[in-house]
Amino acid sequence: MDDRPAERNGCPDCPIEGRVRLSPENHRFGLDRFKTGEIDLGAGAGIVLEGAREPNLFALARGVAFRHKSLADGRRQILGYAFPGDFLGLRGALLGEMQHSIDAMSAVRLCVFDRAGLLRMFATDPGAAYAVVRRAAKDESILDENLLSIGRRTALESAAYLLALLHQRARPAGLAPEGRFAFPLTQQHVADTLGLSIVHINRTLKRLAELELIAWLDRGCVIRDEAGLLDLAGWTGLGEAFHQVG
Amino acid sequence: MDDRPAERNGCPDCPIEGRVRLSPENHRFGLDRFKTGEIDLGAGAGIVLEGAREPNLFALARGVAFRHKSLADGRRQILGYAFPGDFLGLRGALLGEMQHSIDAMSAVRLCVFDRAGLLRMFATDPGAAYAVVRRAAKDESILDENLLSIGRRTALESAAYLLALLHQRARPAGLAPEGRFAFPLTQQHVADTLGLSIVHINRTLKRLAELELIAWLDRGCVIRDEAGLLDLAGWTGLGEAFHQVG
DNA sequence: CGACGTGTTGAGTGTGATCAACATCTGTGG
DNA sequence: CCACAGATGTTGATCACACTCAACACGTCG
Repeated sequence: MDDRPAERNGCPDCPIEGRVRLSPENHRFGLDRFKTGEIDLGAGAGIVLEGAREPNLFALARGVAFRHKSLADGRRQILGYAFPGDFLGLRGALLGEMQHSIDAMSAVRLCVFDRAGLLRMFATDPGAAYAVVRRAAKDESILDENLLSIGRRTALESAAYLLALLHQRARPAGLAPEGRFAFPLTQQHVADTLGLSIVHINRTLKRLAELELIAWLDRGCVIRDEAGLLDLAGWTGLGEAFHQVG
Repeated sequence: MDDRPAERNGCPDCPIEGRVRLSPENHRFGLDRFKTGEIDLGAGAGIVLEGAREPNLFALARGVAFRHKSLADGRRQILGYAFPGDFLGLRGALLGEMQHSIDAMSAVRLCVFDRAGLLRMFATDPGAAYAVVRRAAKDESILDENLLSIGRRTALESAAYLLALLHQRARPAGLAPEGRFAFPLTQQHVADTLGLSIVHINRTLKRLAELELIAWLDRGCVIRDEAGLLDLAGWTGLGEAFHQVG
């Protein structure tokens, strides 16, 4: 397994390739062998719209995005967050239609793979396909914990869980220097993730700050005591395995 | 594509094969080529325990099961339900450890595939692997709607959503003759799925019954007006594509 | 028979929602 | 430079949806 990045088509230091181990051949040519394009978007931009026929699979190369869906009267639920190296819209590529929207939270760079490319990957590089599915399984394992949080944790426990989770995901990506989130997370985001009102979230975050577990700055959060948050939430964290390649 | 079931190793009328299109060769030999065993369990039996190292992938051949996880003090959250043809523990097989428990709700029959078999399937039958992943993606797409329900719908809307969902999943499997669920769903199940107390669920179900949308019998539910439930929940249902093969 | 699981109902409580007002800060246009 | 709108955050007052505690009815099963 030689590693001469100079020989690759492009995408040096790709965060996706850093998390998906490819076959030797694809490692040489890069995951971009299956890539059909690249997109840069500003903060707040919509990436995918609920209900759209979206045959593309995206990989988040830079920035933070979030998936969400809404009821007819506007009540919104945030389903999850994506960090560099995550895939977006795998389900859409597999099933043809997106059942949720995706928005860019910060400025983002997306790599685009079309549906045909995904099929080709399954046929020609089973190892890469397996790795992509494994990666997707990791991302989706968080959904279960979110469900537990919204359903059974109190507002305080739930907020503690979410902020600890975001910290654990942001830190390895370099997006939480000194505990400070490097992306504009608003209290509205937190409220829509936990299924609570923004007023109640404001008071809950204040309590977390009084407990010296976090601090809330303008459009951002500082994690002061992750262990304390985990303890309060009754959660063990993502675990070592989550961040390992493959 | 000949279909001579007599030539197959076993598993006639397998509900999994009915939903996953295999390559001609595997179609002939059956999905059981990758199968390592078969398990029959009674109602209420535990299938997988949270935290267990479970390298097996299961396919539910008969019956109904549910996934759940709990907080330290016993608060329980049901994450989802599995019907015949669904895969269970795909994430566990991919990642090595189960982060949730699975219990049999009725008597069930499980087909067992080990981790190695899954790997072999990726390598030797990309089409089957793609189909399995597609099938899993469909099952998991329900998680998003559950999250929206628990987070943003009122108790009445949420209960209407859940009962409509279960009906839409049970009916094609023949588990809802005349709208009557053929598996023992208790009000405790409903409460733990929606993150509500059992007392409140009891009153909510009573309201749904007064609206003539459902009726509640002993350990079971009768759907009287699915369209009314969907309308109340503000949900369009699973859609045709969900039940299609492939 | 008693124990247990399930379903039902009443009464009192509380977490979290709603309504409302205001403080900042940003960007925009006059 | 100011006026203004919009997004975000903050706080108080009131309300209600859902929780807790409690008791009881009914069935099954040992």
